[in-house]
Amino acid sequence: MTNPGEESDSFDLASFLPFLLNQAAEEASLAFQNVYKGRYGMLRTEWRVLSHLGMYGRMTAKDIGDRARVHKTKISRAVRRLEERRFLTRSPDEADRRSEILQLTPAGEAAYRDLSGVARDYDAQLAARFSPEDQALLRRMLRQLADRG
Amino acid sequence: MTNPGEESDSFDLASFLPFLLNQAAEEASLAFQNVYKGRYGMLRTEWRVLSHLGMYGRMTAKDIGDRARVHKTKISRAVRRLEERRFLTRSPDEADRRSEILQLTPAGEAAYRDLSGVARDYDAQLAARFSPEDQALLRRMLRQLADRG
DNA sequence: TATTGTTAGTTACAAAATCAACTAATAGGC
DNA sequence: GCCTATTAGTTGATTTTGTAACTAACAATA
Repeated sequence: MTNPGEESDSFDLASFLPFLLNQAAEEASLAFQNVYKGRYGMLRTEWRVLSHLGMYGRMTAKDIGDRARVHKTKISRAVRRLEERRFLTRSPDEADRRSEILQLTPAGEAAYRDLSGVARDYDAQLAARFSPEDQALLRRMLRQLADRG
Repeated sequence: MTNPGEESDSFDLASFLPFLLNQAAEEASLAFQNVYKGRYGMLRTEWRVLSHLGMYGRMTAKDIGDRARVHKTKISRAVRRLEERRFLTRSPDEADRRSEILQLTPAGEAAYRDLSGVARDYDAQLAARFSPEDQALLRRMLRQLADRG
């Protein structure tokens, strides 16, 4: 019979990277989530769409999905809600009539400016626990983990 | 009017920690998720419950929820499914009759041994991209981010 | 020992994510 | 041009999660 804590030769749940990453991600997302939820009633995917459009300018739903690695059905529904709330508009893509070009309205841009400001401060506050070198290293390692496994 | 990519003084979405952490967590969880899902039809919370019982031995639902930071309704449902599949049993807690002591069955322990072995290898593989010092630093930083904000 | 407050866990209902099927447009042969 | 395969995006059905309300047990105290 298995004796807990004994047979687990060298597997330590508390250090398991997927577990740690999830804990950290959830904790780090929480406070900022309350901001976009509280101020604009947005869900995470809506904030992602908004921030991509704000950051990179006009793009199609596919572009956003590829960049943010979000499934197209989630994008589709987030876009509809943002459109209903007048944060973005769609216009036909002349080059490919299956797609639509998405673009923030002035209201959408105002929300983006507001939220990205909060995000910048929040990020600085999160990172402030670590030395500048460690911060840079952390981001580099996370980026590498995010890139295909 | 906002000119994308220009007004965003110093906010870089691609370096935003909550975003990066989420991407890394999702990517890092994916392959292992396929294992417990494929082999045992488990959901993430079920794997978490199983791994906590396997790692730390008999505990109550509350104990698991506290350690894993998972809401009690999720734990409750995960426990029920694990019980239905005969991976764990409940027995009354003599000291507090509101609680039940959860414990893996031999089948549950076998699944835990199997999965924790895979997890150990998988973790090593994930971490292998970094030097031992960087690995240790990464885990330390993640643990700190996970600990209350 | 009543009374009030708290806690462990479950359940019901609402919100959201996932998956499959679908439409409309494009792309690549042939 | 015509046929088939692929792609962008939407919709509906199913599954999973989240929120609130609930039961039963415990704890503190007057």
